[in-house]
Amino acid sequence: MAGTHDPAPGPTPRLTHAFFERPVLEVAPDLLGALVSHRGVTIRLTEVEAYDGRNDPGSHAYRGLTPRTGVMFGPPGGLYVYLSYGMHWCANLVCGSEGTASAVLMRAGEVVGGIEVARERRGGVVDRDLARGPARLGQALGLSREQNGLDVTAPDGPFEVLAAPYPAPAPVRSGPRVGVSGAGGDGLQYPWRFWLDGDPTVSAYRGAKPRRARGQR
DNA sequence: TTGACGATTAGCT
DNA sequence: GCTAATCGTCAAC
Repeated sequence: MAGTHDPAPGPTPRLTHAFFERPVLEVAPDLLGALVSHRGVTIRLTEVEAYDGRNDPGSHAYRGLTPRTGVMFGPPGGLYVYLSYGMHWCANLVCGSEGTASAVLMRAGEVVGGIEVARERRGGVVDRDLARGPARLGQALGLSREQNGLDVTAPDGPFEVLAAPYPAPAPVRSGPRVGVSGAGGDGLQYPWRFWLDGDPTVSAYRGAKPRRARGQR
């Protein structure tokens, strides 16, 4: 296939505790182009979303500390994995100082390593769709509840996050988040989604779901 | 204990 | 474009 993005010429360093300890709005755009690697698959991030714990109605941590959100309140560099809609595993990287409960959702990326493993996990979809969308990305990486709470800055940890091997080839853009109730519906706007402009693996924008009440009709 | 909902995706009209 | 699938989490009773 056309190699629009050649692999890094050499190894890149694993991102550190200090990297993730900064404010989430600084960390999120810096994660674009970074490489995440787990169980034989490496993905270059092309789209992320920031969530600001307590101040953010769209965040799982908005209502405070619960058994599920405990990882978000922990130290930066933690991996917060949650189940969406009862069937999809999605992953966040905890940011900011401990207790802030802010995190960056990894929304989409391009598989740059272990593509055959990713194809097997994703069931033969076209390569562009291997990690286009948060749940697809999680599936391509082979994530599940077991990875919740991992420290991605641990030198020998199973989940790696490596610095971008080269400057982003496309400009970083930002805009409203996807599918978050409250981000638009009630007038609140958070331009906290970041992506690489024009990248084919970036998911299509959709506003918050206007679902009508179920069990009614 | 119960009921409602969700940071989604796939499939059908 | 619209809806079902599917189950963990959380708030309320």
